[in-house]
Amino acid sequence: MEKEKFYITTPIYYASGNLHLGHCCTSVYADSLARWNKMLGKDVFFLTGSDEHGQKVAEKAEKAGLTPQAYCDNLVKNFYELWDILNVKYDKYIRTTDSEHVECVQKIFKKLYDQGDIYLSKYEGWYCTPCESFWTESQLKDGKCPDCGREVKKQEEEAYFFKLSKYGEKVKEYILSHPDFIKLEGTKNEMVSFIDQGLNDLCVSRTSVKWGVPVPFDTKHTVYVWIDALPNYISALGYLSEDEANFTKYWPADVHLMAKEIARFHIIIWPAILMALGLPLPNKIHAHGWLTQSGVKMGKSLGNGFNPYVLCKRYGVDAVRYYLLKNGPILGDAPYDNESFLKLINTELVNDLANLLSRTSAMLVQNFDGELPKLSNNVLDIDKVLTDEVVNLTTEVSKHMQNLEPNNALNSILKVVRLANKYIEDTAPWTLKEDKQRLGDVLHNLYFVLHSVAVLMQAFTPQTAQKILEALKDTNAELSTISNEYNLKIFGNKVEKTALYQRLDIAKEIQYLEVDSLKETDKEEKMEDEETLKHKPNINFEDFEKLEIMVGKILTAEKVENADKLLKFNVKIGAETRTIVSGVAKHYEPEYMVGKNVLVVTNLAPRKIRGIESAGMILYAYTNDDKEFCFVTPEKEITDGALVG
RNA sequence: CGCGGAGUGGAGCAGCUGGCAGCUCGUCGGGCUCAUAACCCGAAGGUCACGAGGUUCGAAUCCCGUCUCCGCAACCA
Repeated sequence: MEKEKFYITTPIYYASGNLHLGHCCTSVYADSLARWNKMLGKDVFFLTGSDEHGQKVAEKAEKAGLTPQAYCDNLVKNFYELWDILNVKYDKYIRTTDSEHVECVQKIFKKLYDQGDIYLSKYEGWYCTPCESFWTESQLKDGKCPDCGREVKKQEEEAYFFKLSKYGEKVKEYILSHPDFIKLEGTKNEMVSFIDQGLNDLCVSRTSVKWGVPVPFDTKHTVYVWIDALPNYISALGYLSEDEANFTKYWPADVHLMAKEIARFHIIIWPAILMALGLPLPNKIHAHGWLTQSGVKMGKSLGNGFNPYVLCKRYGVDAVRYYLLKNGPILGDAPYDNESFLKLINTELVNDLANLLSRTSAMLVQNFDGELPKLSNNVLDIDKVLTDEVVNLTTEVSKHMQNLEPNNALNSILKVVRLANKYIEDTAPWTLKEDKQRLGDVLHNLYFVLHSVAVLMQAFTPQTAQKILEALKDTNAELSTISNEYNLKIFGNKVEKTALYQRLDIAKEIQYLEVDSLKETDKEEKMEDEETLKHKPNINFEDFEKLEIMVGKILTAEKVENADKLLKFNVKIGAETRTIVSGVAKHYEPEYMVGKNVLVVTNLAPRKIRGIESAGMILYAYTNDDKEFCFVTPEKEITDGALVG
């Protein structure tokens, strides 16, 4: 009989920088599902990879003085390394720069073009000549190029478009008629309402971006991300290649796993492409939440992504895996902080699990010289309650994993671990020194709990599971061993007293993570930051002289209606008083600003903002991530109207 | 009237196909000594954002209204 297949994917991560703890969530999550389904005996195919094309990658490469390909090759090594450290065991790693992928993309593009789902048209945007870049209206910064700050002009670019509009309704129908397609109700609603707003055709090529897959029949174009990145899920299986065996076998995917910011691409665009190709849609798409820090998405750009390397190195891979799977954003967002991470490891992994192994193995060594005694047939109710829970655990875990909920699976496992600790309390083995048979039974049952827990935990924390099995001298780790029959059969294994994990000193570790470790990691981060620190082109003195900056005193400050970020000021500058609007409401209460001396650019052309004419600009200092922000004020009291230069 | 998500004991979350409000951490009290100051038991603590709103025998759970918070969008000289 043919084995049931299980095809699961993570997104292909963008190769423009190193990965952070958020990426680890998705990959470890997918890995646990892959491992579990393997344990169930399924023929599993687990795909991950990297998205390596596009403008951003090309820019990064240039800055690093490398060709884009070399840049990607280097970076992807880090990706491999991270997954290796985290024990993420994928079956295939796809790179969008792989020749098989490139060919597949070209064939797909051609096919869609030939059948009329891709057509040539014009794409209108803002063009920055020096940067050779197109920007959309919303990307522009102050109406200028967000990269170099120079003027942009409206320009048309020839581009290919995918007829997304043609498939919107069909995708919607599919979503509505397949309740299991999207795991979260909220995501589903959002997608449907997005479709209801009406879909535009999708621009799927660029002439301005050189680093990409050339459009096969029109090579001045490169294929834009949608048709390049998304089809990785089928190109990796050999779709449209000479060997489609994997494709036939594994497609459609059983689970596409990702974080919620790319839900729309996977739930609307990707199905539309598949429909156009006449292919079946994936069975399930799950867009999980974000790992957040006080409500902010964790990410490289915010500089707050906790370094997975540091965490793994100091606390072990499984501590990180355990945390991500148990407390991670499996459904909605989940907050991360070091203290809760350390606490979780201490209470569940150390106090509950490791300690259970420790006390059980210690008693086996003390009373039976470490040799697991045979189970007698004198089964008490209290034994049965425990072993029933254990035997039932496989079903529980299975149910949760079917629902893509490793957090709940771990919860069920932990419950049994706690029950076992209670079992020790209730049976009080230390009072049974005289009754060797009863003592033997109790310890045997505890051994069975540990065995079963270790077997199940292979899907979540493989190293820990392995260590427990080794400590138990237990070689059979099949799921089927979690049964009363197996419990009866095992004996004689020579157990050693084992300490799985050491307790963490939480205060000390927080100190380490939040102070000491930063010294080490900051080096890299800083280099990265310096690399991205952009200076504007030099100006000469005459340019500078054009500026007029003066000291002003804020007389009044108030919020601007219908604008979250704007404050309106009346600023006294010498004899005159001006109205100036600034986007600083997030940073300052209006009352606080009143009476402050500030620096004002006074010869800036007035501009209307939200209907208010703003005559000048107040100067502020801020970091890139906007985390630090202040206004600039003279070092001591000085008469307003004073010149700055 | 932009789109969407969320408001549940000190913290973090679950429950939301309606039926005595649950989990982990924390706090307080007790027990045990096999174990990594770990483990076990008990207690305190919530009018489930608000509306003496609607439906119902019964609502955290469904409906209506209000407020607040968070993303995205807009604004940010």
